[in-house]
Amino acid sequence: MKQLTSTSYAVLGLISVQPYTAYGLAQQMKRSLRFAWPRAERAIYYEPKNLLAHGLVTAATETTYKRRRTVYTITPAGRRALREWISRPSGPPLFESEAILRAVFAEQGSKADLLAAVRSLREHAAALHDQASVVARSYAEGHNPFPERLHVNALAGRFVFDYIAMLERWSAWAEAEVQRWPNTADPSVFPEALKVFRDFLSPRGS
Amino acid sequence: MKQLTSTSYAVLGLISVQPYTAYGLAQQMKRSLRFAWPRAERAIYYEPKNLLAHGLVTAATETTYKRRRTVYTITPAGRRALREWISRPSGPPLFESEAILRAVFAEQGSKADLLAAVRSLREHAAALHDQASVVARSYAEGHNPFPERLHVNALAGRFVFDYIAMLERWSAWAEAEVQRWPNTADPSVFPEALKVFRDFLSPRGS
DNA sequence: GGACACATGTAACGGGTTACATGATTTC
DNA sequence: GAAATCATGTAACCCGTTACATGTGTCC
Repeated sequence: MKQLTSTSYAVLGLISVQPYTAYGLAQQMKRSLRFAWPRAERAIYYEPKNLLAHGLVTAATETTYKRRRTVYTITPAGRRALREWISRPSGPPLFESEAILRAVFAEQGSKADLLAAVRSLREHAAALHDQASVVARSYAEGHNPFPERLHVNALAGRFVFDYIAMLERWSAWAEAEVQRWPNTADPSVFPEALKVFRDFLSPRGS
Repeated sequence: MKQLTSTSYAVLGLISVQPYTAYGLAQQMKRSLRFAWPRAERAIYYEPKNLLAHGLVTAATETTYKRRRTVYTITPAGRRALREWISRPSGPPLFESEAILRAVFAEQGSKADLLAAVRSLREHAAALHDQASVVARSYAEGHNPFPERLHVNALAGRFVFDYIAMLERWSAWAEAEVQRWPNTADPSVFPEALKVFRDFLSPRGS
């Protein structure tokens, strides 16, 4: 019986909406929660068992269709625990990117290397866009299995969409910018550099 | 002698710019690299020793001012290794946020809980803003110890600034939005919800 | 004389990842 | 009959974190 982590509560949150099998939980984490709480599929399978040990869910092994499937359902204690977790203070957001890290030291590599790093981020952003589009389309078309959750999904959804748009905007800009550079070693390739810092200190627009 | 990680190369990148002590490396990671590659201070201290074991840096123990300090300098093999790492493909960007995770399940908690989560993100964004401002100001005021790196710092810097601005924009919007909600359980508090998904699918502006 | 910056070190562990394996059922 | 989906399980391990300890030099 291990300690409960944020991942445990993410899974418990899903089960609070409806009963799930471990497989269903893994799918759902992959489909939607991965944008704000990405975890390897394997990690999800540990959680329902641990929730069970804590008494926050019950397990029912059905054998319908000749295939055994264990369905987890939230208990009253589970709802209380979830509520208590929601009221706890949240840790800081986490962001990291190997592509940006490479960009920081780009003057040690070739222009092709830098372009590859930027394009990699652009492609990862495009992949996120595609995955989010699938979810967004199902909502936009009215295929919403949980209409009572539309408002919170839209609230968090807007964050995800803004995040993805930011990745796309920067990487498109950076790719065009670097394409104009003859090399990575000469700082004069980017005469507008100082403006980047000034703009952050006194932003216009928005 | 452990394997080299992206964190190792981040540290090696810093040493490629100028020789550093372990303490100096930890400061620099905290000051600038933390935005794209956040690591606990303690983790930084392991890296130079490992780089030394790999022959990518040399260590010189000075005892100036009666205080012993070990200064690490990059070797030719270190420069080659760094260059090789820069040319490798980059992994996907990583984002996670407990606050957003709580927002997803907000209907299980109170309005105060949701507001607290949103505000927490807003405060973390403000803290990032402050830290980035210190760096941006030093550039804008011309205190740049490495003018030959201005272009790459501006390129990556713009990403960081965009990221922080995105966090601030969303959390300010979400706070104002949720403040209007009488509770978290009723989806009709947010009649514009569907528009969020439609806007992502067919964005206007930008 | 106390606080703070400088400069490391040790210990424990834990959350999560990758890699791999298995088998049954449904679909083309 | 093959491929994809459904539905788990085992093993190894590693990167990184938290917590704590220690001492010197500088500044007010």
